[in-house]
Amino acid sequence: MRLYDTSTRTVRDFVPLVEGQVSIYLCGATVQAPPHIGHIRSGLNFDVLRRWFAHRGNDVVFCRNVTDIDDKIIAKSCAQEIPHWQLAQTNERAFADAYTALGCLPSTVEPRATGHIPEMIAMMERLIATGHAYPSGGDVYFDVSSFPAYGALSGQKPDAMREAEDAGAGAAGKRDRRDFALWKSAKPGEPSWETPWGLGRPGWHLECSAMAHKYLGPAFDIHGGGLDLVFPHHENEIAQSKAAGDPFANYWMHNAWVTLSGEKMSKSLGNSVLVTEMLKRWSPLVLRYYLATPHYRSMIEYSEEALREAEVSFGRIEGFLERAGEQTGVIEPAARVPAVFAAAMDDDLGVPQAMAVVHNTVRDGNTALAAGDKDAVVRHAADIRAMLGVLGMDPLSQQWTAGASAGRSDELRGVVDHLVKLALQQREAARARKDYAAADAVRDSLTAAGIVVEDTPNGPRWTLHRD
RNA sequence: GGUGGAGUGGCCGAGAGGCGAGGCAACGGCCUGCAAAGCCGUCUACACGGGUUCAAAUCCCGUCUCCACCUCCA
Repeated sequence: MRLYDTSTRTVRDFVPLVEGQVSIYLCGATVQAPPHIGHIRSGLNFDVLRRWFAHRGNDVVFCRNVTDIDDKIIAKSCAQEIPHWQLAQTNERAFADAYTALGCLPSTVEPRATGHIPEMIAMMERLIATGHAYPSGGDVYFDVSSFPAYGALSGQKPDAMREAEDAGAGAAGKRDRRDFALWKSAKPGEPSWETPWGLGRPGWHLECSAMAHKYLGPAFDIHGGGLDLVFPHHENEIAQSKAAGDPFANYWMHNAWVTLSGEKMSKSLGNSVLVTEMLKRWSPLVLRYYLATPHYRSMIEYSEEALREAEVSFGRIEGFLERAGEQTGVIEPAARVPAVFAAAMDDDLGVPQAMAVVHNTVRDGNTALAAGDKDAVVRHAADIRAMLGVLGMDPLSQQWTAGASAGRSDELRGVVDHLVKLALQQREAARARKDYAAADAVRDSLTAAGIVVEDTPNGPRWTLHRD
C-alpha cells in the first residue's frame, strides 16, 4: 500500500506503527451549518480508505472529531437567540444523517471539542511548562518561535508569511503576530469553561491535538482532512503536539474540494450545494458514486450533467447485477477482490482505475449473460459485488437494501409485479399472433406508467424507469 | 509578496518517458417484428513555445490562463 503524504509531498509506502492495525484521525466538521457535498466528499474519501484497510485485514481505529465550539457557532447562536449547544447539536445531527445516508461506516469514536476541556488544559500546562506557550490576559498562545520546524508541512516560512492581523480584539497579547491562540478568554455572555487562566474557550487547533492523543495515543498512523486545513490548522496541530512531546501523525492525507464554476464550494462563499438538496434529486448511491469515484486528490467540478452521467454509468453496473441475479439466483460477493483492482487501490487509493476494473468486469459479465454462460455470470457478478463492497457501493449489500424495500413496499412490489406480468402476457399473446400494434400499445401504456419493458431471450422483463 | 495545485478527445474523468483507463454522448454494425438492454467497431486527445531523448501528454526551461492557501473553511 502506497499513500501520498503531504508532509513529504511524495507517494510513499505505508507502514503502520503496529502490524495489522491502522489508526486514523480525520478532521471532521465545525458544526455551524448543515453539510454540503464537499464536506461529505471528505467523509466518503476516508470511508473508502478505511474500508480498504479493513479489507486488507487490518483493525482500523477511526476517529473523526466534531468541533462544536468556535466563533461562528457563537455568533450564529447569538443571532438566532438559541444556546450554542443547540445550534451545534442540530448541525451535528445533520452531518451524522448525511454520513449515514451516503453509507459511511460509523466512526470508532467521534469526540466533541467541548467534551475534552480537561485534556486541553493539561496540554496547555505541558506546553507552558516547557516554554512553548504563554498565557496573556486570559488567552493562551503558542510561541511559534519556540518550534523551529514550524511550516514544514505546508512549506510556509514563518518569516515570509503575510501580515495576518486579527482585526478584532484578542491579538493584543501576542508576543509575535505569528503566534496562534490555544485558548481564548471569554467575552461577556460567551460560553466559557474554567481554567487556571480564567474563564475561556478552546482555540480551534488545540482540540485535535488533545483528542488525537487521548484516543489514538501520542503516535498514530494517518491524519486526514481537507486540503484547506494544511495551513494553518494542521501546521498548528503539529507544532502543539510535537512541542508537547508527541510524535503525532506518521502520514498526512488531504482530500481535494468540490468546486462550483472553478471555485471552492464553501459556506462563506454561499455557493454550497447541501446534501439534503442533492438527496431529493439523486439516489444516495448515485451521489456516493459521483463523489467517491474521482481520485481523492482531484478537484470535482460540480455539474448536473456529470451527476446525470454518474447515474447512467452506475445504472449500467446495477443493471448487470439485477439481470445476473434474475438468471442465476442470489450471488454472494467474492471473498477476494481481483488483483488488478487491488493493485489500483494499493496505489494511493486509485479508485478511478479500480472503477475501470469494475466496468470491464461488467462488460465481461454482460457478454457471459448473452452467451448463457452462467458460471461466468456468477463469477463476474461475485467479483463486482466484492469490488463495489470495498467502495461501499454494492447495491445488493444489506447496507443499501435494508430499509429501502422493507415492509409494505416489498409487498407492493409483489402486487405490481403480478399486474405487470398480466399485461405482459397480453402483449406476448399479441406478439405471437404478430399483432404488433396491439403489442406496442401494451408496452406504450406501461411506459406511460413508468415501467420499462425489455425483451430478453428468457422472455420480457420489466423495471421501473429511473428518475 | 510567499507557498501549493490545475489546464487531457464533444463532455466527465484516469494516467505520468514507449505498450490507446473507464464512463457518457455521437456515428456504424450485430441482435430485435420494432424497441430497449447488451455486444463489436469508429471518433487517436493531452494550454502554448522551446529543449533533452531512438521515443514526451509524461522530464527540463520559459510563457499564458485558472484555482487555492497565507484570516474561518472538508
